[in-house]
Formats: sequence, structure tokens, C-alpha cells
Amino acid sequence: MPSKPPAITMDAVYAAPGYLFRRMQQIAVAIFVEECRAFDLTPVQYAALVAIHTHPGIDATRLSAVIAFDRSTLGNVILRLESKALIERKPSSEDKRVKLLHLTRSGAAVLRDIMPSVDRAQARMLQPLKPADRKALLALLTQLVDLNNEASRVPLRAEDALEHLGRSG
Amino acid sequence: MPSKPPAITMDAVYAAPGYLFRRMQQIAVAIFVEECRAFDLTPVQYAALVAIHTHPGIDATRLSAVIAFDRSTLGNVILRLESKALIERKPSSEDKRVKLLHLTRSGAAVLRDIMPSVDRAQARMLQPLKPADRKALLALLTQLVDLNNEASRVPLRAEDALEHLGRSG
DNA sequence: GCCATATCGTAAGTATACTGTCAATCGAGG
DNA sequence: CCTCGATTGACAGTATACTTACGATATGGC
Repeated sequence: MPSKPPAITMDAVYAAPGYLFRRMQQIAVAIFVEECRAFDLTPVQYAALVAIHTHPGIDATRLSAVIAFDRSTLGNVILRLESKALIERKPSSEDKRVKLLHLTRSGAAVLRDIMPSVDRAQARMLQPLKPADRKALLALLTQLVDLNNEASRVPLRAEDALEHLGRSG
Repeated sequence: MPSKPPAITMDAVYAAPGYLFRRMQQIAVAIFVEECRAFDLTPVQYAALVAIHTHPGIDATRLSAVIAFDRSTLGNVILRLESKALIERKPSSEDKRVKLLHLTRSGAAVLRDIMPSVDRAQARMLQPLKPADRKALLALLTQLVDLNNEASRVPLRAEDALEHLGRSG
């Protein structure tokens, strides 16, 4: 006799990895925004600032690879950071297509000052778990993200992978 | 002497839970969309369909609590599902503010047919891990999402919590 | 029956996140 | 030198995801 299809229940949704990842991401953003409210920076904007700080004179395309965010999305992020005067865009003298990104003095100050709030936010996300479980979850997640890198629409290409493409900025 | 502040590096970003949650969510969505391309359904739209299937005649506000999605966001999701003729909205005879949600015949068929693709997508997300690690990650994540429920902007209020509010649909 | 309060759907505004496409520009081969 | 293919930034379009607000409606206290 034919096996009957499994019942469609919410429990199946609640237990699905994709659903849990989504919920956790929403929680993480909520916590980040709450802790960093005073700085008016979103998680993505913060990551972009760090990357520009680490790679002064990087261009938008490379920045998108370094933080694994979509290039089009990043365009708007850069626009907002620029309108808040946290970064500057200067045309490259070597390649007229490229606009090089640098932190402004104000951007560097914000980045320096926001660090404690960011650390507090990151800690709060894992707070409910026992310390050993936090380590275990982080290790598994790091592993999984790395192994799934190519499944992402915008795979991470860390600094190393970009060096051979480097143009002097 | 004063301790100097830790260097600001991308490695700190890459290791931050918030960054990993975001990356994993992006990967999960990419895999879901790829596996379910034939059905033209996003993860959120799928979750909404399941919830409406499980709770025929639910209203938008309650639906948002059952799947823990923002009410305003859900408004647009419902609009798209309706324009694809997967669900119907009917005014309640008891409360003129409320519009009750039901699957159409077509919506029920899509939900039935998409299940294998959804299962494949969910499996693919964890595929790179060893089976024991998959279980461990899911368990930790389930625990963390549950314990952080109230930190979310839209905490999950599962079916049970809604029953005492129930109005006959 | 009236009024303060709450709820429902909806909308405007902001911010990711992705798909395409396009013009300008660059680099390489012939 | 010139054309071809690739790259860069920009834009339009779709879909979450959240905030605040507002009108219509319900409800509880009186």
C-alpha cells in the first residue's frame, strides 16, 4: 500500500534549519541595533566601516567580496555612509571607473567608539547558552558557513584572495 | 600604563556570531530559492502557506505571531500570495476589521508538491557537516532561538498561546 | 449608551539583499 | 591602433524586515 505523505505542520517549519537561521538573524540584528542605537549604525554598515578601515582605498567591488555582501546592496550602504560623512569616495587616478573608499576622521572615531557596544551585542546574542555551548555553536557555524561558501550568492573572498588582483590604491 | 585597544581587524568580524548568522541566512535563502525555483516561492511565502494551511481562517496579525514575522512585512507577503492566487482573503462576518486567510485549491496543491524540494533544501544547508554535528548545531540553535525569543522584534507566539484569543473563523 | 483604549489592516519611510541591465572604461589580441 | 571581452559603478525591479502612524472598528468600564 502507498505510504501516506507526512502531515504538514508548523512543527516541521519550526525545526527547519532555514527557519532557525532566519529567526536567529532577526534576533541578532535586533540586539545589534539596540546596543548600538547611540551610533546609528546597522550591522552591515559596521562591517563595511571595518573593512574600509582595514583596506583603505578599497573599491566597492572588492569591498563586496571582502565582507561577502551583494555589490548592488553595498552601493546603497556606501551611499548612506557617505551621506553620514563617515567615509569618502575619491576617483582613482589609475582607473577612471573606480572610486576609492576611505574613512573620514569622523568615521574612524565612530568605529573606535562603537567597539564596546558591538562586543556587548555579540556577547548578548549567545548569552543564554552555557559557555561551552557558545563555543560549540560558534565552531559549528564557522565551519558550516565556510563549507557552504560557494552556495552563497556572494561568496566570501577574503583579503588573501584579492591580493593578486590588487591595484595600488 | 593604559592597555592599548585591540586592533580592529576583519578577523574579528568574521568570527562574530552576528556576522556568521547573517552569512548563514543568506546561504540558506540562496539554497532554498535554488531548490524551489520551479515553484516561485520564497522561504517566507512558504512558511506563510504552511501556517495558513495549519490554521485556516487565521488573520494577518495572528499569522505574524505564529511564524514570528513582522506584521507590516507580512502584509506584502500576503498580497503576493493573493496575486498568485495561492490564498484568498475573506472579510470576517464577526469583526469588520479582520480579513480571514484561506488556501485556494491551487495553494494547497503547490504546498503539497513543493514539500520534497523544501526538504532537499533544508538537508543541503547542513549537508557539509557530519551527521552528529548537524544534530548538535540544530539542537543548540533551537535552544538559542527559543531563549532569545523575547529579544526578537516579533517574538514567536505559537499556536497554543493564541488559543485563548481565538475567534471562530 | 459613551468614551478611552486596544486592535486590524494599511501605508509611508528606511535598510538590507538579490536579479537584471547599462554605459563607461579598461586590458589584451591581433 | 582597434576591436572584443571583462570590469566598474549605477540603476530599475522584486522581496524581505523593521518603524511609525493612521483610519476603521471593537471592547470594556462606567
